[in-house]
Amino acid sequence: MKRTKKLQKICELGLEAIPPFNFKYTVYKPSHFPTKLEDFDEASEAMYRTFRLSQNKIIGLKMADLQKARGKEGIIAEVFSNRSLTDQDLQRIRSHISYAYGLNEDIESFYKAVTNDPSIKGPIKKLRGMRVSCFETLFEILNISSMLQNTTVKRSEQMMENMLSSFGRRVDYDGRQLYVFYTPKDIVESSEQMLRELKVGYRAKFLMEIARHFSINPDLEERLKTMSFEDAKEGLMEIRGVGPYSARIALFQYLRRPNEINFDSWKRKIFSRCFFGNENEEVEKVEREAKQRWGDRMGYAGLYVIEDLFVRNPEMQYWRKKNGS
DNA sequence: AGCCAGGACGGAT
DNA sequence: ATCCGTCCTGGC
Repeated sequence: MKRTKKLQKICELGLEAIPPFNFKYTVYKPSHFPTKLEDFDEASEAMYRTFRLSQNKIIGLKMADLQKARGKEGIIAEVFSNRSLTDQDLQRIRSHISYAYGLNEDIESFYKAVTNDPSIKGPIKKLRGMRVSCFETLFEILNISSMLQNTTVKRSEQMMENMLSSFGRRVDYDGRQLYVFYTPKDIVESSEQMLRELKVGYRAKFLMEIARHFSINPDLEERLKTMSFEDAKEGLMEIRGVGPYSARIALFQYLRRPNEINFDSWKRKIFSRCFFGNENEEVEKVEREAKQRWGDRMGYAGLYVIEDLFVRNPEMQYWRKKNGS
């Protein structure tokens, strides 16, 4: 059993965003299933989030709205770690946060691109300044996608908790106990049989494949970032266990392509209702309508619709647990 | 108890 | 190119 690591506060970083910036709903997505990788404190509107700079250099962040602290739009991050950090480390932390939350993205161009659809006006008004968030690495987001595929959200949560408690690191900082995501190495050194015991089912083989792929190709992330959309999609699907569904999640979240969205079983129902007033329309019809309304921004528009729905109806979480992902 | 849903794959067509 | 059985588990 691995020990809990205590992290010490190192410093504070201020990061500005291109306005408009919505701190709360950029760092916190009500529609995402909760994991112990992060914890959003509603009362203080602070986001606690872990990640690592290397196998043994662990970071815990406490992020808040820069607007409140310094009157500028962006994020103020308290940095905690188990190691002392160099200037280069701090620079890497900055760029990670900035990329994960799209701080340098021009969100106005999205609003301009969808002005012809009145149905998106409400969500945009409510969530103005919200961006895609993906604090995960590519390896991590593909693990999450694998656990989302072919099951209900309730089971995905279970699998995630089992994997994190077995292979992740426990950390403790600023009064929070969280996990840090496991690495490809942690999984490769394990076995398919061990994964199966964590109730991930047939995914055990896929999770092992993905970990193996990343331990053999450590530069895969950086390579994919420089590729064209088509090449990146192809590159992702070369990994055994990664099909169109997982690739889309990686493309939208990690590679930040605004046109990607999976109309999986629960989203199909939501958008069917949103477009046609009933839950029963087929995926193809829903997808056509989304493309018609939102063109190559359909992923981003979908995000606004979904998050707005979850903000207005917190009980959506419970409805979705029973529905496939 | 039996059957189905939910992605990915691989083999058959 | 498209179709089908298989993998696994939980829910009906």
